[in-house]
Amino acid sequence: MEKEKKRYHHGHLAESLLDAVDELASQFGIEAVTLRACAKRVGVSPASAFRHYVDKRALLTAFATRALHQLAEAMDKAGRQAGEQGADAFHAVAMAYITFALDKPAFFRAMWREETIYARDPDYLAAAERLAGYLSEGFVNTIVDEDPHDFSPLELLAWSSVHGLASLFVDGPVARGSDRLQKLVLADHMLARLRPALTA
Amino acid sequence: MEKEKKRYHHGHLAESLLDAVDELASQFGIEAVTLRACAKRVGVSPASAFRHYVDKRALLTAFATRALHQLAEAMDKAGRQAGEQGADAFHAVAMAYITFALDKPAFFRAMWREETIYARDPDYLAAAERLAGYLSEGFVNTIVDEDPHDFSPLELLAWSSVHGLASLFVDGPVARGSDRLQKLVLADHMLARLRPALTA
DNA sequence: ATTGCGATGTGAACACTGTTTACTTCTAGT
DNA sequence: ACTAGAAGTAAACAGTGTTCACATCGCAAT
Repeated sequence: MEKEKKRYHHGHLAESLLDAVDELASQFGIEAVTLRACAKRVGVSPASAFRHYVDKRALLTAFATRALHQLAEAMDKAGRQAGEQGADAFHAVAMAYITFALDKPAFFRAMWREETIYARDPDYLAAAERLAGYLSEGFVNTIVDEDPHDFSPLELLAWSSVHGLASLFVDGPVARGSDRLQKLVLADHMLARLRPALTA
Repeated sequence: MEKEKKRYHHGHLAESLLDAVDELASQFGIEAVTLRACAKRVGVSPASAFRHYVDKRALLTAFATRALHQLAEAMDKAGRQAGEQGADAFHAVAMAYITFALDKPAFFRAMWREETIYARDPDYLAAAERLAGYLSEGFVNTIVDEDPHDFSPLELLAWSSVHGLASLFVDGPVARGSDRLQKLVLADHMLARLRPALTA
């Protein structure tokens, strides 16, 4: 709520640019996120962005990383909540994953576009691994935790089906006519079918 | 092998442009596919593309559709082959899906980028549905085939896990260091874990 | 307080993109 | 042989990411 006077130095430009990407992506999709539009939104010249990000791609990488952490946060919360209530933790985490994809499709897309981000960026990689961790958390009892880079077939099945459904909802021909709730119900049913495979 | 003299009218420009997209995407990724580069590769002026496609997006849609059909072809072949040999049809079809994604990552990406194609295009939609058909073909006995627009939870589980793994391979942090064969083995193991859920 | 320096923001330019326009060239059907 | 229209072109336009010389500021050392 602070009324910021326009001063020559912005102060938090790096962060503010991420916010701009956030807003533009939410409203108009990732494809509409342009460096110049972000700069204008922040009230700054286009060139200034390059003082904080070497590239447009670097900016998008930072944004993807941030989105990964938001998703991880949601999954963590859902997992803990389920744990406290004695509910199915994996189910909760998976639903959080899918819900995020449905509510923030542009973010979900941005996270996984290797060609538009620097996928080798350490921060990005760390965030992605954190994510994978939360997903396998659901059946941590049945699985021996190995090298986090190595996914067991069961972990892979869990992540793949959840990620796959989210992807098909966001960028595929599945349930295109259905609304949010219907899709969530569909997800719930799919997870129910997955369950026996996870506990076998 | 025909030595084509340069004539004013190209003759098969629409198709040739698709070939150009194919080559550019294969070599440099989807992000590098530019209308002008395609035109130059075909030996034609940039503007000529607009006689055949209303948009760059329309061109990419046509390309995505073509890629979908290529994948469908591979799946069909794999499925029939497995059927003849009494092998597991679903496994064969699923492996074909994943193999395609591994071998033609740029194509796989192009197929599912709703923001860069016209996802409502009837040809595109038809191709996508054909695909879904082949995937559920594997356990067609256990499932009552309903409205093709409606996916049963079991079909969804099947497609999601296969599509999800392919996506994670292509655009995710899974098995990044591994080579093609290792990934295929990983896929095989995952499918083995999925099996009980499909036959339950 | 003044200075000066490094960090941060700017304006103008560059090459490149998709797209439109008025125009040319050729093909196909009479 | 003629011609309507399909197919290709050159030149221009606005918009993109990016660079570079320059302007402005915050801050630490004097």
